[in-house]
Amino acid sequence: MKKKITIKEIARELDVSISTVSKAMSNSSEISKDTIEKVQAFAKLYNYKPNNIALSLKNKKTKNIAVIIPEIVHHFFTLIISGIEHKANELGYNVIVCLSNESFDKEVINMETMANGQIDGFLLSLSKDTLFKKDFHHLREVINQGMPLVMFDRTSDEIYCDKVIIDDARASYNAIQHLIYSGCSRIALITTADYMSIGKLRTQGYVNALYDAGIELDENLIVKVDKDEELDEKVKKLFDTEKFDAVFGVNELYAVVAMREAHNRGFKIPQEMSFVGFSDGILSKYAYPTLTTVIQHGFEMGEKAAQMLIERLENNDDDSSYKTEVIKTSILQRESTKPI
Amino acid sequence: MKKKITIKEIARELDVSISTVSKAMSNSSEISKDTIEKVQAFAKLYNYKPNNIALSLKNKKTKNIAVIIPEIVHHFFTLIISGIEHKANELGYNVIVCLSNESFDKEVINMETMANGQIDGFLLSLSKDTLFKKDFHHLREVINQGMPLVMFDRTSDEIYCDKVIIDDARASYNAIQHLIYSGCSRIALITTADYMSIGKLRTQGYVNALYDAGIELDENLIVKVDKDEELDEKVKKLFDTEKFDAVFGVNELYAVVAMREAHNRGFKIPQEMSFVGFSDGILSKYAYPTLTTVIQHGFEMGEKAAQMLIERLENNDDDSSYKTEVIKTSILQRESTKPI
DNA sequence: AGGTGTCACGAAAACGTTTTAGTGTTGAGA
DNA sequence: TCTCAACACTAAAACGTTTTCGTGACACCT
Repeated sequence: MKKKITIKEIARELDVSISTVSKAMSNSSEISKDTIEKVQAFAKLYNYKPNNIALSLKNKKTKNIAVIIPEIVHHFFTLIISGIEHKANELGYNVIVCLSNESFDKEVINMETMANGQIDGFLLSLSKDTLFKKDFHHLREVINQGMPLVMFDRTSDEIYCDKVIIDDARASYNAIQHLIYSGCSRIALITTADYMSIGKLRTQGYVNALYDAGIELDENLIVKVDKDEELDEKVKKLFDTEKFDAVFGVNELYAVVAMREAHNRGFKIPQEMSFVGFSDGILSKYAYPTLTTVIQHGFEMGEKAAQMLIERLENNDDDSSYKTEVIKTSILQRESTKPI
Repeated sequence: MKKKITIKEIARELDVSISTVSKAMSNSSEISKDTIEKVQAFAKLYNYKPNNIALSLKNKKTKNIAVIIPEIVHHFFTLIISGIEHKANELGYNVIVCLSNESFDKEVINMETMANGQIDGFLLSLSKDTLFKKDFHHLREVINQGMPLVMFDRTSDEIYCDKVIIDDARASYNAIQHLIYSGCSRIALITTADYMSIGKLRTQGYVNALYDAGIELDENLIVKVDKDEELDEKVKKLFDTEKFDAVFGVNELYAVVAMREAHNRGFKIPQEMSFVGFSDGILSKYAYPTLTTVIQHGFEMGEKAAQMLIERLENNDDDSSYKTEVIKTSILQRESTKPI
């Protein structure tokens, strides 16, 4: 077990000073060619690599960024992480992943432990709990300390910082329009509780699309799901009490579960009933029939967020004011809707 | 923007020495009650938190562990990461996630950048590329440097280190047995290329189970899929050329795609044809019909791996030799197989 | 008065690096 | 012979901690 070698040991072995070794390693012009060669050869032989912790302390930057997400067991989030990781690595940064598990407390703890030197900046998507509590003091704190923060997907208007979002209202508008164009007119909506901004915005798009198409809004066709456990029950109730020819789910799970129920009740899909989901995950792709969805381009979102953060880290001319980038969505037509 | 305060500044403000502040913060008995109170009050007021990088440098430990996985967009891996994160946090460690993207080169680069002080130990699942190349020098190197390494799921016999695996052969044996007990006798297998140890082991279990049940092996019923792109085609060919009453897929995707094909060809599931998958992901849960699967307990695997690594980090009495933990699997009976 | 102990604190080293500010030697120019 | 510059190198500070080893002041005992 040969331990890692340090600059100091190289200096001692070669009988030169520490500074000479350091400079030789960076090909400084102050050092003679002979010495440079000698030092670098020795360093290579003993597989010398500078200690990153020491460098971080010296440079006051770690080349690490933290991403705090509510859950990792979600296809959309894994896409985002892949995007973040890809872009960050490309720009020479490492990614530390923290999970808040949708808990406010864990989000705060994560930020506090990370903020003490471990990382140069934050990438954050708010937990449900935080959105519900509307307590953002931990975000203000890190921003005040001068640490850059970029929020993505689940953001808040109360915090001024860079953001990357998708235009949920428009995406949902397009999805509903797609259904209408394909001949549907009584469209049910399965959405989340209102404190989730995405649920709210997507509902907004639904309402607007109906309005613009001259279709009257029927509140009975809107199902709000607070917890995933009550999803099944609420979907069944919808089928029991209402008549409709299409369902739009604000995520792929809602759409797939509804489609399943339609299946069980003998509806022909998409002839008698159409389905559109949100976020193109594995469920949509392999559902039966395959599900038409709004694609959120999570990978691109991750890349963009990482890029914005790193740009801010490297151009410390923080005169530039905060930006909000909107990632475009698109609709992927599959088997669960009638072709237009 | 108030910058983070350091011990040195506290010392200057309060007109005491740096060491006094440091000791006061840790309630040292050397320091008078008065001074302790004064220092701690001041520290709290200015929200002092020790700089973790400085601590890491001093203590020669970072309380960070790296986990290198081939892909994050896989339910099983996200479960593992959740487990790792959960256990690591519980024990006071942070998790740095690196993606190898199934590439040998990226795996090597990840390990090299991490090994220079950033982390205290590695958690690793080998990339396909590495398994194919059988080049493990990067693993030997970190082990030689005295840095603990725990491998999970995709491991190699050529490396001596702690491991956490699932008993793939037995799990697959049990799955086949389940099918046989439920009345199936011509069971097709959809598996991966041989260099993937999991594919090999699961095939092994398949073969053994048939043998023990006195069913003759028919090579034509075994489909090997090299790349996911050729999956559809190979499955169709299987249905075109062979007759069978059950399919076992070595992952959930294979099983679901096969089930879908059966659906399209009008087979009644499970009466005419049964299906079992591997790894309990979202696909299995929401497939139509829902898929009976081998549950791998990824969360537990992650927890176990993290625990083994951290135990080794904290008990530097490395006299204890390497262990291999086997995570039990279980079969979750759903709609795609006949009840036994 | 001299010796001994305790208390409360401070100085300095150490972790591994980079960088600034010297420093000694050599050679050239006046 | 003196001065100056160039060269090749070194010493030391700095990043923010913790910890070891002092040390001065005071009280107590003989």
